[in-house]
Amino acid sequence: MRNEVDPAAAIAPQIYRLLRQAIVTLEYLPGQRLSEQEIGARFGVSRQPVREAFIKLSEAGLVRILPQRGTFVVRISMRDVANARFVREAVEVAVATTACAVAPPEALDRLGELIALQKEAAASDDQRLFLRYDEAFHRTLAEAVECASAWPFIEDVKAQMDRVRYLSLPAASPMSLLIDQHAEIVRAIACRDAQRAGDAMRLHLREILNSLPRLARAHPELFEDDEMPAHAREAASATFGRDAAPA
Amino acid sequence: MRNEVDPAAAIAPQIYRLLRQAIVTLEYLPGQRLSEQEIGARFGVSRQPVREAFIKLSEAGLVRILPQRGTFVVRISMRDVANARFVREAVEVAVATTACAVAPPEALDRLGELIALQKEAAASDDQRLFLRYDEAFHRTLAEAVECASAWPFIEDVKAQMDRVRYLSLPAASPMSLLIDQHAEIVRAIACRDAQRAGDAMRLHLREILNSLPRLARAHPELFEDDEMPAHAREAASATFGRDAAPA
DNA sequence: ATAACCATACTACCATACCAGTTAAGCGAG
DNA sequence: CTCGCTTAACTGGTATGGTAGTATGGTTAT
Repeated sequence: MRNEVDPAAAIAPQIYRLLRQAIVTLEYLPGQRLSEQEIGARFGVSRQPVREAFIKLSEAGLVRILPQRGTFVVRISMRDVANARFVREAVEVAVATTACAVAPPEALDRLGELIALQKEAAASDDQRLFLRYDEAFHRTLAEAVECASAWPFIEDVKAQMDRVRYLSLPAASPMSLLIDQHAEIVRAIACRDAQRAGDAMRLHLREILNSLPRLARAHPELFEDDEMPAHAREAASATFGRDAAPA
Repeated sequence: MRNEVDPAAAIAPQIYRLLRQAIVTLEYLPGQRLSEQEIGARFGVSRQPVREAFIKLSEAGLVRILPQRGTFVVRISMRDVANARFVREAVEVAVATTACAVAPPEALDRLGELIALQKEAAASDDQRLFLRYDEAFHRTLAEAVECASAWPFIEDVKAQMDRVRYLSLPAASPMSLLIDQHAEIVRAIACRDAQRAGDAMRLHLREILNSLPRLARAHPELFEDDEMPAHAREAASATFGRDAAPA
């Protein structure tokens, strides 16, 4: 987060980006207090744009603003992560199935390129780059069905999941598995097989359900003391069997 | 919009609510300029909370902020409405199908009550109340699958559709049709028939595709000069036949 | 008459000042 | 020593001031 802000551009969105990145990468840990004053001083800006960034972070569910008390990074809530995942699955499965009907061939080519780039990133073990291409893949797919204006919406929802994703990076991340899943999605769309494309996307986006309980047990200090809602348990057992995610 | 703000509570969210309502009900027309100064003076508050409300409105896609120029109510974009509808259909169909697996019986009772209230509103021809209960129905359903924390997202997406909905109110609004569709959704969930519940919700949320092109032709001054994306044309023809929404 | 220019009156954005409410430490009474 | 009150040092929310950039209308030069 050493990046400086560009005073020529709008400052508030830059602060938001930087803080979001810092929270998602666990540079700022749950429970940590974020001071408007301190953040503003660090970047050489006033409290006002920092405050606007805080508001956006709170809408994304990454911080909690307590008036006259402080702004704090929230603990990871399995409930919130599961709900965000639910929404994302709903939207992206719809994107995948719709892509079978309307996606132009050029879009499939671009998706193929992104998978190739992702393989390179995996080969050189560059996890940050890997995640960047992962995000680009999903965004490109959304654009392919002319849902570009819906992407910011997905991006907001993704914030909850990204922190978990980053937390799972140091572990043996099955990057090749995710790449295979991306490839399967593209193949299904190329075949114009809506059912298969939707199923592939659904399976892909349910991976996190497998690792989430294990991560929560491994890092209890980072997690809220709550449980996954019924729909998440339902989805997990339907996808990975009744005894999903053992320790 | 004569409601005064409560100075004891946070002002910015109140301003947002009031302005959003004014835009959705077409009290503020597309193209109209919103002045921080003027809005602030009208409600007896300073420019700062008004500015924060503007930012949220711009994120909801209801206004466009042009730095150093002004903030303007955007014209209704068929593309944006269709994309918002796409996202909402995806999420709420998933909610409906999931409800079949996890919704408790009490939730179904509450949904039934809301339908009864909606019938009363329709009988007394109170369209504002009708829309209130309509929103309550969908929110309650989301809560029934423990997706309460996902509702704010749906609410943001809904803003685009609400303006169209309000525009269609003066016309012969088939309130009874919408009530029947709600009832069918509840019946399907009560039967734990996920396929049927999803289909019912899908049909319900696609009604707007039928009226949108007609409204755009009837009120060209309110609409952006754009077209529905491919996924919306696909959905309309799949649901209402190839010649959907004639003049 | 027309086109270029400049002064003016806006705008949004950022910085600063002020306010009310919360917290916590320190002091004094029991 | 312990408990309770006071008070000072925070917080976020709001109000206000300053700055740079944009539209506009009148003026001047062509």
